[in-house]
Amino acid sequence: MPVARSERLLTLLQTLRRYRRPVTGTVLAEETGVSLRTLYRDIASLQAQGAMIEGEAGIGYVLKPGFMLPPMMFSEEELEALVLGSRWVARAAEPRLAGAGADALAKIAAVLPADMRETIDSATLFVGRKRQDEDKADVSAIRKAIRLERVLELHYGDEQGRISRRRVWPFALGYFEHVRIIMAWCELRQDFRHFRTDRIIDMAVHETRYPRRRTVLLKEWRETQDVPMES
Amino acid sequence: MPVARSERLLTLLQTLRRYRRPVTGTVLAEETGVSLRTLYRDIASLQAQGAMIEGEAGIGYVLKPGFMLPPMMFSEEELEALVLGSRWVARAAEPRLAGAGADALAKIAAVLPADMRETIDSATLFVGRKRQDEDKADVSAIRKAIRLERVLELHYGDEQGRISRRRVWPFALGYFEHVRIIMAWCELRQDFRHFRTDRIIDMAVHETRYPRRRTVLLKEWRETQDVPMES
DNA sequence: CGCCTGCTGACAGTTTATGGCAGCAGCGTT
DNA sequence: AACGCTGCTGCCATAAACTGTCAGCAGGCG
Repeated sequence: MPVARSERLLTLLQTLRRYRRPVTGTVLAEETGVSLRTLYRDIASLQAQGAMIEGEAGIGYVLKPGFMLPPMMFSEEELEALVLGSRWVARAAEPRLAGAGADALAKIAAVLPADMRETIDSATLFVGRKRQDEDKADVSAIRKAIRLERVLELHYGDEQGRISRRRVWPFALGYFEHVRIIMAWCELRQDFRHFRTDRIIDMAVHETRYPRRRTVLLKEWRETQDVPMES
Repeated sequence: MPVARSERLLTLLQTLRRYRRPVTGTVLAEETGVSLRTLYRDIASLQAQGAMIEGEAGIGYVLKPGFMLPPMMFSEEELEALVLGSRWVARAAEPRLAGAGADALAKIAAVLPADMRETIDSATLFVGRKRQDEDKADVSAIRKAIRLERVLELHYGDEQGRISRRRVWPFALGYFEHVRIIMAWCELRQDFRHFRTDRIIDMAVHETRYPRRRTVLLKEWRETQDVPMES
């Protein structure tokens, strides 16, 4: 069977993903159960197939930013869902992510059978107000701050036009109709507050990591809500 | 290089996708430039890897509903977009598609690095009214009707509670906040009309194909709109 | 019944993959 | 500068796989 080698390459890729720091070829060879010489050949194969693997003498191997998904079976329905979702992202998310959604869509479309591609093109509409890209704030940076549990300093104007500066602990980004909302713990008010991204005048991500876990904050916030929200 | 065989299998898959009707092994063997015996082995390989290929004696081979996407490179951002999109679908689309979105999400999550998986789990919320699954209508059937350009017979109650029966030519499905809307040409009014899926009392998809092209209807409808809508 | 087609087994020839060995080059530390 | 670690490449013999040809059986269709 030809499965042996392909599977090994996949394992290799996954192993490289697991490690964040450089890994030596020897380690990888052991993990995939193969000789060092063959490992070098495998790496070469993966690189030839487009994987962004960087090797440096004296250091080891690192998988660069791109991710290669292993071949996956998607049912027709799942594909439809992926396509619909990507189109929504392309329309509703902030410009950077929206662009990524469009790119992903293009990649998927490229491998779709012709008749399905046509369907995808035009059978669905997203009606309603378009995303406001008037956000002065960099929503991608906010996502990153959430992911890394960083303190966020906001220069914010509320609905009454009052301007304030505050330090908050962002733990989630919410999509509400056509606006995006940061869920956060506010140091000023000592309570949960939410902030529309389009009302942010200016912001800065601190290097400081806030002292609570993002997931815990989310859980506590959920308990303060009357209406249960789904993730 | 090990590319030879893998590439051939991919070609085989794509070829099978191209054909709608059963294809004989001989033809496939010629197209992939390989002997008949090897083709049988290739088919067996693909089946072993999960491809739903059906062969019937005296008929030929057909690729069943599942689609196998070739390996693809997604950037971190594109992955984020795919995940966000899938989560939106899982929440906002009709039950059947929503389930497919959740399934796709699970498949993607399975190959993601651990730290990214955690982020994906909980950093995004979809606030607002949840999808109404009170649709009596089968939205999947509506999608299919649009795709196949079938006449749809609606038993519909409008906002004033007036109930009507009409034959329409559906050409697009729109997402408007939390409701879904069918865009269609109404035979009764001889004009474009839209119908909320949650107001459909009953419906039937006719075997008849309506006499216009879906894409043309969409184009004409767009021209009647004051506000340009994006696809 | 005969034809077309899918499917499997066996065998030999060819190709490919693998591992061990040797050697060169780049990086960091001593 | 010297040393160790590591990536990288070439060569070669062996093992594994892939492939084509030939043969035969079984199932749909006319």
